[in-house]
Amino acid sequence: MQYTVGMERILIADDVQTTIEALRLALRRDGFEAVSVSSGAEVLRLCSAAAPENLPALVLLEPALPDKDGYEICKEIRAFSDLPVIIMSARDDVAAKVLALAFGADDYITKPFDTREVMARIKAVLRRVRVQNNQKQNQKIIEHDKLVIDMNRYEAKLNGKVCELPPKEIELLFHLASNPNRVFTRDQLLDDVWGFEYYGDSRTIDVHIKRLRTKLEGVSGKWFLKTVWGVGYKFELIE
Amino acid sequence: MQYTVGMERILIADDVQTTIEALRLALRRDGFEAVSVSSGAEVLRLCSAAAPENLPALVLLEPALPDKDGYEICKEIRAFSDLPVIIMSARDDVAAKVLALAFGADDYITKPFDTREVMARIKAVLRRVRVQNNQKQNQKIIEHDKLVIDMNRYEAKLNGKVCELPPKEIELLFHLASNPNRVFTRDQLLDDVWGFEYYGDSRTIDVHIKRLRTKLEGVSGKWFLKTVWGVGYKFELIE
DNA sequence: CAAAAAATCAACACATTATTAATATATTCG
DNA sequence: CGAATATATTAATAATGTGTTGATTTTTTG
Repeated sequence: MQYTVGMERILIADDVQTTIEALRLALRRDGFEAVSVSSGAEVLRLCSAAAPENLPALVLLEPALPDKDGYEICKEIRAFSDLPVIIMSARDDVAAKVLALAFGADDYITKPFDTREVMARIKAVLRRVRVQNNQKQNQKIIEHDKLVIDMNRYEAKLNGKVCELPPKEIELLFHLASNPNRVFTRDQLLDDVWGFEYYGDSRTIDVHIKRLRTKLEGVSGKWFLKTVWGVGYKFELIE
Repeated sequence: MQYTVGMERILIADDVQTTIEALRLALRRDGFEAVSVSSGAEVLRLCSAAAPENLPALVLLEPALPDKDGYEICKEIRAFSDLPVIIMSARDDVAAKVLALAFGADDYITKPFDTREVMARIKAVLRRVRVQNNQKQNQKIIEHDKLVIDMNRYEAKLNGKVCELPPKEIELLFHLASNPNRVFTRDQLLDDVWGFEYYGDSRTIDVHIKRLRTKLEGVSGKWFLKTVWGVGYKFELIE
């Protein structure tokens, strides 16, 4: 997947000009290119595989477009691609949200929104998609020095000895260890490990990190869970 | 045509270009390589043992191809290999499904489809096949410590003593024991043991696990049925 | 076709894990 | 050095998944 060389293109589908402008501004500030349309037909045209080099990286979709139901559009896009779609609607009920996800949307935002939140969601969705693609051929076993994590078994070994870890802790460790030296913010970890539907406290991460450290401490060796002050955590490898 | 090393190759046999493109995109997203053909003759050529290094891992087959009946193709493939085949047809009746399975297909999907469902089915079939291959050369008898399972006789022995187990329970135990230490989710077990046509409650698994535990308890020794909290079950071997 | 066995479903009790909250400790920067 | 801010730690609570039982439906067998 290599369409996006320079800027990432975000497709805004809305029929209210002020909304489009607000989003366009926020997007530009964060280094995205904004493209806007106001009908469902145009959305489908721009998302079709016909012109892959112009394909947007993500679609912001208002479901109440004049010509076509937004959920249908989402479903149709899903029929031929996994292009990330975020539904942004004025409806703030659970049913609408469930519907959106059922139709294959990647996230759901209610209007009116804070553009900063929208940007955060966009970045989260894009990163999640990238991570999924990155998980090279569904690599389920990773190894660093004396640590072996086998996600087929949901099992971590230190020096060949199994250490009991609850699922969430293993998933967190696996995620960090899959991308060694890369820092993840708490919000990223919540998104990546807990999932975007989850809206919990980011202190949760601290607690899980602490437990991992306790269980893995002393045996570390060539790696450790490092706190990057003011940012987040990373799985650091020592040369 | 250029092939990539490492990726699993999926052969798409369809004569509608948009369908092919939709699948190709979804496949690439999930780390598969897509190869497409639009005639039955080509399917057979690419699946023949002539060029084993280019053999696809799985075939997605539209049965209404211009030159040849898809069910016939499936049968012919079965004549010389166990290559997984998924039939994807617009017909949504039971008869068509039964026919597909009778001709040796591994799964049946009706068009129009959600590509994510297709991907899920592909992965399920591939996993099932891998698991079967793991049971080296259709190993029908496996042995762990004092437990012997003989699927020719549908019989399990503990310490040489036959213990009566109903078919489903034996199948479940056999499946788990064939892949020791590997975690299976309830959905995977439903897919692998009950079959993809089954849409039942995943609590069913719990009940069967419980029965197995009751019948096998105390005699265990070097293995046991382990619950992996929030994930599923595994047949765990103790060193 | 009836009886028996098995498979499935549904309900509730139970256990473990996940999360929150509160407090203590550490780090940064003026 | 000290105030402000961020993280570590611990304990308590909430959430969630599983174990277990028995009733009901389905399938098999005689």
